[in-house]
Amino acid sequence: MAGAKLVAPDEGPRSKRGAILAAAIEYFGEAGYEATKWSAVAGRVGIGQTALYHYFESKAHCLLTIMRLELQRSRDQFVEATEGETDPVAALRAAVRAAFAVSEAEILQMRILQNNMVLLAGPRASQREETERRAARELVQSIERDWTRLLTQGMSQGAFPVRDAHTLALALLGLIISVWRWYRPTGSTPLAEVQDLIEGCCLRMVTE
Amino acid sequence: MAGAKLVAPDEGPRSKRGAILAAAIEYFGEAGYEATKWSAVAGRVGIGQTALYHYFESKAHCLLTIMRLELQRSRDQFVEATEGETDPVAALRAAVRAAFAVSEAEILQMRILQNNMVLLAGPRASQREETERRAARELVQSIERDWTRLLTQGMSQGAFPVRDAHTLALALLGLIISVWRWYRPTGSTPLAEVQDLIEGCCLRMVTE
DNA sequence: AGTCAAACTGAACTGAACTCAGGTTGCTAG
DNA sequence: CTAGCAACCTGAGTTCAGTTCAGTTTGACT
Repeated sequence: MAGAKLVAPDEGPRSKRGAILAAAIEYFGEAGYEATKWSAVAGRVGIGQTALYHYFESKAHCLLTIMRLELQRSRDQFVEATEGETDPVAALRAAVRAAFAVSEAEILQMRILQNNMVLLAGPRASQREETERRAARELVQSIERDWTRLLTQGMSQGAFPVRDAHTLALALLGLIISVWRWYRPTGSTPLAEVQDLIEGCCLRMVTE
Repeated sequence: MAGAKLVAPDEGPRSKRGAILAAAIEYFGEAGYEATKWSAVAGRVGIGQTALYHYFESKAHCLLTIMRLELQRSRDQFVEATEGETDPVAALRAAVRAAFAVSEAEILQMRILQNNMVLLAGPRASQREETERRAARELVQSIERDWTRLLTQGMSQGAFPVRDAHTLALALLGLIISVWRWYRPTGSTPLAEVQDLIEGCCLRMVTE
């Protein structure tokens, strides 16, 4: 009874699921999904390659799980940042800032998400993969709906000029997410600066 | 001696290189690079799998070639659209419009490019792959420079407020390119409409 | 009608993802 | 304490897409 698990819903005490996810995020994020050998993840965790299959049905299943987790976090953060915010401009600002309030590991996860979005398109052969894929797809759609709603409300309140809210939402999301393709913590532009620039861009795109 | 080859520089008369590229673009674009079997491309062209290796060193080599060709076309179109344009606002408009003046096959190529950009990051093992990768990488950088220059000129002429031109260029490119992730010719929003919306966004991002 | 390079092929190889048939570990109940 | 059992793990073997090999066919041009 009791004690909420921070890591995951149904993990035994000696489960290495979290460690595998962490290692996979590092490898998939740094080297890319295709470029990293599944066995390298096992090596990093300190188990044999076949032990991975105790936790994930396949390499793709692990990737899809990482993507779904990041989408979930991303959406929760949006909701938390914007809920109770009645002023559309303030809500938009908060949403953009929330999108950039990320840890280093989450930057990697956003990159992984970005680079492997194509996986969400086609159906998967195995059951558990397909379940994760569906969940991820629905999260994507609900995130798109969240942003669209934010815009629609602003437009109907007269805070934003009326435009195609859905397409504009996709544009905003595309702009924000595109940052994770090139941004590196070691790069010359600090994230705070990027955030300010993007935030300004988003506001000018929507208002004006 | 005569007759400029439209397809490629050094192709024999019975070469199937063009047909392979066309088939690969279709498959990689529709189903995704990983999801398409290299042998399926051979099947479509009507040759055995091993014949592919007469034209490309590997599946990845073919992909990199497709990406490089698209980057080349994309850059050429930018240059052609903006050269001689002295007004920065008009130049920006022309650049965005050029980015959306694409055929159906080119839409697929943009999608392929977008979905496999990660391949350009790490070095390739084989010689010819690495050559294509380098060429593609340099095209990416020169496209980024082109956009940055467009912005810098506009800023120094006072047509655009002064901002970090390079980061802003990356943002513009990210916004424009992100369209190819979700846009489908069969979708509900016609490309012309998307173009207008994105063009407006780009202008508001940069001017104002 | 012979030559040569371009174009092609079937059979074999490779390596990373994955399966199988069990073995080990450590918590829990009796 | 020890028996049971579920979670956890492993080495050996399988699969399959991509690739290499060792040649064979094709056709343009002498």
